[in-house]
Amino acid sequence: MPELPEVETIRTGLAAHLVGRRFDDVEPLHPRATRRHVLGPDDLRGRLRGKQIRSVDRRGKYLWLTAADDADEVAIVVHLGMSGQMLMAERGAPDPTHLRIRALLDDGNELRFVDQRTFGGWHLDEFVDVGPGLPGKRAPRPIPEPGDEGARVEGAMASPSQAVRRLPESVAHIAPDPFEDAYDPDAVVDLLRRKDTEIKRALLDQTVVAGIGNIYADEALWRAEVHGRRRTKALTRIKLHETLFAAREVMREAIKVGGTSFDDLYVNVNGESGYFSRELHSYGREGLPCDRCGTPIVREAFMNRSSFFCPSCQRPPRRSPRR
DNA sequence: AATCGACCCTGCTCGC
DNA sequence: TGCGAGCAGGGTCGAT
Repeated sequence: MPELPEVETIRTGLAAHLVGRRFDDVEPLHPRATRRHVLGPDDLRGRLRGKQIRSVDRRGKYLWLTAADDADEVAIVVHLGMSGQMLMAERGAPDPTHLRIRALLDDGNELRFVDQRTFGGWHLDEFVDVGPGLPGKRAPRPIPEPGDEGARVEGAMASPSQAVRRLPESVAHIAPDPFEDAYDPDAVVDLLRRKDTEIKRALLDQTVVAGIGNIYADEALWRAEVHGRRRTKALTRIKLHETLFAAREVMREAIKVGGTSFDDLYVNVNGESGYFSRELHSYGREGLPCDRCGTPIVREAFMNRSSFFCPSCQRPPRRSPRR
């Protein structure tokens, strides 16, 4: 399941293969894969043809390629949904099932978007400048000066961590992820203390902190010894910091080993699996002993999916609504 | 206004 | 062997 560590693994692989390449052609093969591009698949194809890929970036689970020619620059925003893959292949290699978009590159290779469940897709987007901190605080647009290359706000910001970040417009509504300079755990803790919701819901809310999905939420909560149904405002500031720190650390470790693969739905750009599944402590371990205390891990329905936790290390709140 | 649950979508596994 | 139910789940949207 592509959460931040899986998307980062893919981003690294794509950057190595794609930066500097040009699109000979881009073929949308399934309408759902480009449904978020409102101008339609033909527009996407026409606008990308001939453009050069300048960089591959990410915030949370969103990935984008910056593609440009002399006249035009555009973000190709990619969301993998649940089962999306970005795969490199030699041109003419057999098409995989669920091939949704094929991009022909000028070095004779192909970039393929493969997606079994078609929750993901590509769309083109413009860039906006976003201020530091949580969404909603958009920086004023810099006045473009003739010959001003970078279009950055200089001097207005106190430190590099306060810098304006240039993001595709459709990505600007989500919060910084824990690996960005703009990530501010104090601000996230403040927000969590103001919110009236459960901690797991909040961790999954991409406008609070980006990149955490069901697997890494459960792992972070297990590490921090917090039950996911605890109310955020009832947790101490220290506990909230511990939980956020645990989330960052578990994702950092997962990135090191190429992410979490349960099956071939998540693989890197070369089709290889990640190895973090063998280091999971709670997710998917129903009935197995907790690695800390030996109590069997419990699975519980939550938001149309599952939560896994140790009922001993992670005490449920007193009146936890069960279903 | 913030919160919460339903829904989208496909393929695979499981139980009968 | 066939078949339907259940499940995987990130993001969006409507209801409250």
